[in-house]
Amino acid sequence: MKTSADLKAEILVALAHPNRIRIIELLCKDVMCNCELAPALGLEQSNLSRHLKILVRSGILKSWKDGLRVNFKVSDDRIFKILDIAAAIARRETEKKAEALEA
Amino acid sequence: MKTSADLKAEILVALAHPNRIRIIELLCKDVMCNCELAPALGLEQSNLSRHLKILVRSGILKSWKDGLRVNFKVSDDRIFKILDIAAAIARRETEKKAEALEA
DNA sequence: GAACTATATGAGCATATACTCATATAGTGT
DNA sequence: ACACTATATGAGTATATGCTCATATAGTTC
Repeated sequence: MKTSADLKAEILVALAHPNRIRIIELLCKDVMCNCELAPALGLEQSNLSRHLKILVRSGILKSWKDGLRVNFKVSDDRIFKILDIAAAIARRETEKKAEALEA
Repeated sequence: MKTSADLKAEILVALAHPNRIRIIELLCKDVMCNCELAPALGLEQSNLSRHLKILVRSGILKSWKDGLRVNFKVSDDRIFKILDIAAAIARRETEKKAEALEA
């Protein structure tokens, strides 16, 4: 039986990778397919395909076929809120370390 | 050079583990030390100590010594917002899978 | 200083993750 | 059917992570 912490962790594990974050940030404006994302991110096709699968399986992205292509979009805008908060905490931490070096 | 996605990922990687999420949720009410958290979570002392170190290093928790003990608290309440959003997305995903089984 | 309590860390192991190369599958257009 | 494009996946490898046991360190109390 999965606990509530397990379920939250599954979402966060899916989010917690630099390339997957970059994918999500590219998708903030547009719906895009694998073949558009790959060159934009400089990722190998098979690698990107696996990252996208992780994001779809967790529910972070939605996907649908359009002919040969598979399109992706972010399923819930609150994902961006998570990224914003993570950025804020990271920024605070970076500043704290910079101060520690000066002192 | 760390990119913005790298920095966000570091925070999210630190957050993305069931035991670390349980630690944070226990700390939502109280300041607690290692020796109080260990029995509450059923974790081995050395294991818990390492999880706490990851959370402090990332900036998610603050810690300070009090005699023999080290106390911990969550450094930024927005961490709980991240967990709430993750829970909401997980819940939606669980419901979607339940519907798929019925149909 | 000796005994005790709380925390940290080294070492070793098992498992998970990210990546690449090669190949398979699926859909399109001729 | 054939060639072409887009995506998915098997296999192998390197690295990272989480856990445990044992031990070290730090601070307290007598």
